[in-house]
Amino acid sequence: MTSPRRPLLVHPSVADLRLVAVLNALADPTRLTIVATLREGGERPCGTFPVSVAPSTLTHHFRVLREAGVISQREQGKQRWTDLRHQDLEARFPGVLDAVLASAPEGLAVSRR
Amino acid sequence: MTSPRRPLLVHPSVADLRLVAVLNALADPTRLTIVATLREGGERPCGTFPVSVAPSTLTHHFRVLREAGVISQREQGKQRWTDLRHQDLEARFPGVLDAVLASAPEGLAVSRR
DNA sequence: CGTTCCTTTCGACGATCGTCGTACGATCAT
DNA sequence: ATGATCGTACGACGATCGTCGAAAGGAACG
Repeated sequence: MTSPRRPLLVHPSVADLRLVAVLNALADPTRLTIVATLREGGERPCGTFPVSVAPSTLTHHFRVLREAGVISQREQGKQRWTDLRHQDLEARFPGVLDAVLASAPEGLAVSRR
Repeated sequence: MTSPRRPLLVHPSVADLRLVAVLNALADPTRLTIVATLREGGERPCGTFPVSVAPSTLTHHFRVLREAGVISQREQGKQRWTDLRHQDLEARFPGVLDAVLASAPEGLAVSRR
């Protein structure tokens, strides 16, 4: 039997994506910054996002985004790589992500709330 | 001096619209139903929306939408007419509202949470 | 006038949210 | 093995949210 040492990262399938959950995931400055950063630079480790919150808070935001189907995460060695599920979102909610990110202000990054 | 009998309905100007506030306003089944109904049928009185919540709850949702700049409201006689600020939203966040509403499920209306 | 209709305001309630510090785990380098 | 690094899990905290009922205020109409 396979017994994973680390908790498996569960991602919702495309059919299970819910619009309200996606909108809710995007309706936060920190999470919107994460998504905008991914849109520009592509996949990257968790610790490299230009946000100013505690690590545990960052983990919380990643979970919200992941369970909404906005991002995907994979383990590699010491770090966890995060990517945007752009294609899946586009298939389910065409144009939503692009429209939102096109309107996202640049200065979100270091926003302190 | 002008002393209005009823509280004036304050609507944010186009320049003051904030993306996060709009997304947050749309990230609720009841409010999304309100917006989708307005998109289809145009301006209508408060009491005519196909949602199943208490009147006071409905008032709360209208305030969230209004303060986010998603809807506008005007008094006329006994009732308050609500409309979508589609043009303003399009000017500030092009494509966002249309993309979201295009992906909004039809069955939202009577959703009971 | 009084009544009815439409909507709001005002608490109140449980639930969820965003935040953090601490502790833990897993990996890699020394 | 020891230590450093990266990220999570677990509470905990105040704040906000969505909901409701009760009460009240205008407006229209008898």
